[in-house]
Amino acid sequence: MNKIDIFKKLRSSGLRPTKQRVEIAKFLFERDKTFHFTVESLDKLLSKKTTSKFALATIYNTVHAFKNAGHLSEVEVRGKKTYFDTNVTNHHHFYDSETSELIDIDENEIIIQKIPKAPNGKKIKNVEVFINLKN
Amino acid sequence: MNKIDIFKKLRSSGLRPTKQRVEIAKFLFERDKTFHFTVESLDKLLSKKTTSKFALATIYNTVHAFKNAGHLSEVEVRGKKTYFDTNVTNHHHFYDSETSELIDIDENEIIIQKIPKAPNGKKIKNVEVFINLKN
DNA sequence: TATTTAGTTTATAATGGTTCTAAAGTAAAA
DNA sequence: TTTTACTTTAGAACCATTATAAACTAAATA
Ligand SMILES: [Mn+2]
Ligand SMILES: [Mn+2]
Ligand SMILES: [Zn+2]
Ligand SMILES: [Zn+2]
Repeated sequence: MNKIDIFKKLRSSGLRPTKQRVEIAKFLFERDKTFHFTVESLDKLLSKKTTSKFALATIYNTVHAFKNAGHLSEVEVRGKKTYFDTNVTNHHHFYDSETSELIDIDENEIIIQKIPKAPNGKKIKNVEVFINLKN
Repeated sequence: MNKIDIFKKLRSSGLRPTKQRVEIAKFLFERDKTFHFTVESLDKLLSKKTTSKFALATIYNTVHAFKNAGHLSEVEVRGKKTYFDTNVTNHHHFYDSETSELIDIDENEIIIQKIPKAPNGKKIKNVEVFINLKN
């Protein structure tokens, strides 16, 4: 992902390309594999990688803008912190509670043969499979 | 579930049968269908149902003791509050985000045909399927 | 039953992730 | 340039949850 794409990510999220936001966006989106993170872990990694400083509020605001624009998704993990995901396709997760790490499972790696029908007037929006790991 | 069973729930959770705990236990376990709740919702329902008063800390402590004893389970729901469940079997859920309501799906109502193998030296502990509903 | 001991309830404080605020700073528009 | 709108930041506020410790109660002991 080149610089123009980073600017597009920002613009399409309603964000001006400021120094902090460009660095956050590059850190999140200039990578090949999925990146799962919490705001705390992202903050630590950014501090290590760059010389800039980031107020926590800036990271929260930027990450939420990306999420609202569909450039990040949120993963439900047991615990206090919110986990984000650079993979915004429908997919599933392994979760290793030893290391608190998420591992992607592509949608087509799981096939569900039988599923109940949605109650009363409701429809199924999406199906999430979460596989807890042990040693 | 009769009084003796309620006492067993308490004793097996390491709890003496005090007035507050007996009322909480009866409220949670003397029912036919699954009950999903947060500490806040439980507190409100208890206040309506009984004349006793409950400190929030008592509800938290009692619910956690039941959970640690395996008499309640915790359900992962997007949001800030922790959801508990009187159904402690392996099962799945529908989630209606309109009403913030959980609906049980029995384990055998979902059949998974294909599942990836666990990474490196890990094993699968359990598989949770979460079906989000829409109108 | 009276006394002692261990556990419990409660109000309130502390904690921690997240969100809000408003002042100082910066990008874009005019 | 000058003006305007948006952004960053430190710190306060928020809120679910957990910790604290004093008053209370159940259970054990005598
Ligand atoms: Mn969570
Ligand atoms: Mn949750
Ligand atoms: Zn993922
Ligand atoms: Zn359930």
